Amino acid sequence: MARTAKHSKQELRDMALAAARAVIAEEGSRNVTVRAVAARMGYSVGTLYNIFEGLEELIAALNAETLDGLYDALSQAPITGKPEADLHALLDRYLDFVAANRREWTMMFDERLPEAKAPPAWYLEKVAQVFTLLGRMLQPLFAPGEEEELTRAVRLLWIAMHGVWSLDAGGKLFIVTQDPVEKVAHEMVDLYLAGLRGRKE
Amino acid sequence: MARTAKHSKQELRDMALAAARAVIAEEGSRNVTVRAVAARMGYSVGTLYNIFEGLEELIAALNAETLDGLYDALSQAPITGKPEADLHALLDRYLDFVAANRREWTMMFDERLPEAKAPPAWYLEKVAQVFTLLGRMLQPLFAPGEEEELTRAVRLLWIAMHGVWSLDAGGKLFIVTQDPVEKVAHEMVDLYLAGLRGRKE
DNA sequence: CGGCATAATTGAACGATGTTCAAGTTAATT
DNA sequence: AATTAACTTGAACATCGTTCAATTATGCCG
Repeated sequence: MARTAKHSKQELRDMALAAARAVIAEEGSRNVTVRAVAARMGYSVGTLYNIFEGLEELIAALNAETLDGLYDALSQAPITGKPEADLHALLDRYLDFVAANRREWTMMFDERLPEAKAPPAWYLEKVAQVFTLLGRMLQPLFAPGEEEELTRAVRLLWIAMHGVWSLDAGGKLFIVTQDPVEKVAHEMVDLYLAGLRGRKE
Repeated sequence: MARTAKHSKQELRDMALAAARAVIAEEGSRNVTVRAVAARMGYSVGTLYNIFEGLEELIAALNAETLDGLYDALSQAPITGKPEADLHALLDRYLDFVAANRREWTMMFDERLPEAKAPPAWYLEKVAQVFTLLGRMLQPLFAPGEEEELTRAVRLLWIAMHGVWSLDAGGKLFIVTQDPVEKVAHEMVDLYLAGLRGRKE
């Protein structure tokens, strides 16, 4: 029990996140616990507190990686300049990613921890990255100089999509409709695009 | 320590819910704890478990009351036949209610407790109630015989608004935008209505 | 009127949780 | 070789939800 320094701080960080991910996969996100993560990475609870300020920060780091993963998945979507086609293609990637990382994605939104604190800057940047991606696709629908409206439109789309996903993740989408989440999401994009094209009148 | 039977089961239920509400108001929803509620109503933890199956059921009962309150607030909105005006007026009532019951409203969305179970019947009914309300407001936008599209439109609006609700309730809306929830919600309704009107072509 | 079954109520106990920190152990430096 | 500094530990603390044997008052029945 001592300073073996078997692993650097960075290694420990990675080990912890990997361990947390393993816990999520095998026991569910509900069991992502300081003790569970520590045990799985072969260290004690104290070491975890040496790396992270607390469980909250560990989960935040996990969410950061998840967000990076989403961005990687989305950024491979082609941009042809036709918003309809591009958005639907992007949506498919989003749906695939969320389906493949359902538990991790859920963690980003359940707050098992205290009250809302101000998110760190790097977190906001990652979100902004994704928004920029959306913005590039929607650009053809806006005239030069309408950047403000463009960003507002991007945010609304994101929020609306979050409504779809969040109902689905909570198993409550079927209360609203019998349609599968993919269909609902694409309908939402259609209605949204129709709104953008018709907004001038 | 005995069967004083000072209060009927119904009374105890009401006392518990009132106590829980007091805790929410004074200490925040995070402190709605079996012990805190029990202490505040002058009983022991055991008694609470005699009334409710557990904390989850207590919170569910609380949420039921909250949802009733929302419907009461919404159902007073007038229906003039102009969807734009009606929807925005309805939205204002919603926003007022949420502002006045922010902590209670938040509780409906954080599931601090186990996993998704089948939602109770009362929840489905109350959601359907709100759907009907929305449907009446949107009716002027649809020709007779388009009932199918009407209900689909209502669902999409509900889902999109849920995106706003759930992000705001989780304290995560400000990650997406700095605008207040009121502004975002109204913008969402505007875009949605533009989409409905523009879809006819 | 007395005894008894029953229901209501209690609070200690259990196994979790996140978090703290004194103590111990090793590596690096002097 | 001695000292310093960094690392690691795990027991301890205060919570949490939940359980349940024990205790007490009530209403009923003979």
